[in-house]
Amino acid sequence: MKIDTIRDIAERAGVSVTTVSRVLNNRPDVSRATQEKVRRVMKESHFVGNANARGLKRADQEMVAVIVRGRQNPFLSALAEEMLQCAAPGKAPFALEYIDEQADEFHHALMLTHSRRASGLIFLGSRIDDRCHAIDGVNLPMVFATVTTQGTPMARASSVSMDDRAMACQAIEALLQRGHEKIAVFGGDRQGTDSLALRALGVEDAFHHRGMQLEEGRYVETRFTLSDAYEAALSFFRRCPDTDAAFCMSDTVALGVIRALVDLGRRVPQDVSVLGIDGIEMGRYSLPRLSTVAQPIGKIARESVAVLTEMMESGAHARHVTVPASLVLRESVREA
Amino acid sequence: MKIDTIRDIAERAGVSVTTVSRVLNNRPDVSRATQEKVRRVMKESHFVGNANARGLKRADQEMVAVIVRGRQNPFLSALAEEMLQCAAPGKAPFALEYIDEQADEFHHALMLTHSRRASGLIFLGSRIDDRCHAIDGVNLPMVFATVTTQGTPMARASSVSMDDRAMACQAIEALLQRGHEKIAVFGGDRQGTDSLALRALGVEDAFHHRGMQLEEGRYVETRFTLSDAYEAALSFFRRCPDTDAAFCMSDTVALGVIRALVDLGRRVPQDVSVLGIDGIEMGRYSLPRLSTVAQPIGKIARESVAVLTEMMESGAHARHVTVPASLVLRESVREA
DNA sequence: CTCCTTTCCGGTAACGTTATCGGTAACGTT
DNA sequence: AACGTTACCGATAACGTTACCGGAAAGGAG
Repeated sequence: MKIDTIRDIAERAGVSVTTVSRVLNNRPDVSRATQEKVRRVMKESHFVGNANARGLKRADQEMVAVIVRGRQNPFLSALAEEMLQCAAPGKAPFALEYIDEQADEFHHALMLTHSRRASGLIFLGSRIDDRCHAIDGVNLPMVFATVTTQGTPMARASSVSMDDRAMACQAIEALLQRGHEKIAVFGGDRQGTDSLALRALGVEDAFHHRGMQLEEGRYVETRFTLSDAYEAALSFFRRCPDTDAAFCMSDTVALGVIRALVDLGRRVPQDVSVLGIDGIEMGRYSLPRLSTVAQPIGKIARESVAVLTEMMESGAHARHVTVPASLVLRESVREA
Repeated sequence: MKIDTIRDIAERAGVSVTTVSRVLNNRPDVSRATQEKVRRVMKESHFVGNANARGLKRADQEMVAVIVRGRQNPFLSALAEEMLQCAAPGKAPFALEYIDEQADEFHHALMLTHSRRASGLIFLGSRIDDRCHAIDGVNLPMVFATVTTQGTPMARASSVSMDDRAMACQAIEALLQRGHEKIAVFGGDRQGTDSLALRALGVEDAFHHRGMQLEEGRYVETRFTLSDAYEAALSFFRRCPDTDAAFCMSDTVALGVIRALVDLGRRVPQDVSVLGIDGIEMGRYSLPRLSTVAQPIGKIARESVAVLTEMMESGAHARHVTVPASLVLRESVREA
């Protein structure tokens, strides 16, 4: 099946290809009459321009790619959507790309966006590891959201993030303040310098302030999925039944932990308090309603786009922005 | 900032552009030595080909687009991911595109995929309305998943779906069988011929079989979000407190309804049973665990890709496939 | 009437890649 | 020695679009 080109349209409308192109791009220098004629022919022929050809010719089309690390992560999905809202009407269109959290798709996705000649890149995901070092040699304005690149080999890229360390510290302090002492932490790999590692440091800060320390056995590593968190919590709480609070480095994990606790016959929050991070919508409707350290999704999105635009337009250097998070206490943490 | 082209690489490696292109596409007719030389230069220069130029030249690249209607829909997200898994290693790459459920983005997304010269399209979403009629004139192999196009103006497109009418009927029968009589239904617009309308018919079927009828006031229209479902349920159950069961046409809605019931002091399932549709992962970990009519995500994905492939390769006509769903009874529905 | 704008339109050369065709060298085969 | 075969490689023409330049026609100012 042959698809029409502007040449076909031009012929059918009795004008030149240039004119068709002009109409296609709503340029002013086409008379009312020709414009309507061309449009009519285009509509009749169900004409759709060739994005590849256009992209080849116009290098300045200002497309920015958003790579989301973690396919089923409601927090990142919500954030990604918020980013799309930031796309000003006449401005750069966004292309979304989801990659797996574990697999080595980052490099692949990066090459893809680069090969499409994107003029900017936003990365969403709390984890950065060696796989992300692939940005070397890709000279593109880049912003990492929800994780800082400060002090990493990737500092060439800007970043917009919370103060993860302070956030985690504040969270633990809230639990300590409510009389919890046997606190478990459900997080990820503590290696590296990403959000998860910083939060682990923040946890220690809080304990140190009180001259205490997180017991080693109470740090539980888990992937950030419901099923993994559930299983991890099940086996942990069987092992350490005296634990009376859990701080989870993601709301999804927190929800899995709550379910496991209930299955073990423990009540939340009467027996065990559970505190998450992210502020996903589900946390407002879960049983019990989830207490969490809410990240300001809108602000992160706007700030990321702003920083990227700045880099793209004025070639500015990388900046590292910190936005404030807020502790939201709901039902899953007991009263003081 | 200038980006290298194969011409630059060719010059630097002392070969012709043709040879570079050959290396880029792993063609056999390049000597070991030249191949390595070119590859080395490409690596050193951090060369990335121009996808636009390639796409322009090669019309046969077999790219298929997946349009998902509903941005924050965990069921559709899971289904979309499953689709990507179906992408055979050497076969067509998939491009994902999320559109809003309400807004008129469908036409826009369709044009986008068409302009990129996709060779096939999969649409994910239970709702089809006038906005989708835009497929007229777009002569592309298409498959609608989770909704049937049989008997609609869009029957040119294939579809893979459950038997929505039977599903809903089975769901209501399960509730009736457990002694529920005052059943509320939380669904969407009953107009049209999409999944939601079919499910509404299925509900009536079940009542008719018993010589009963769904009371008009007990059909609650709501958008399929947690917040809307919550609000709708809150006001409905205040109005009809004698209702003892709710059938929700999406798990997300069911979760919102449960939260509303608890806030009204009703216990689930002791006072009110709640039954959903979809089979999202959250339903396995919620409190109480959600009973649901589970759709076979893997099967839908595989079947959709298979039908599309068939249409693309052999130019086959549209087919309408029905896959079986299964009732999963968990905690949110009381025992018989 | 001339000259100068303004408005509108068309011809042509790119953009970066791949397909096609053709050519050269090296090696067997008779 | 002549020929066919194989393995490599290069020049060139597309692909569909837009940028650039130039030109015709119409109107306004002097």
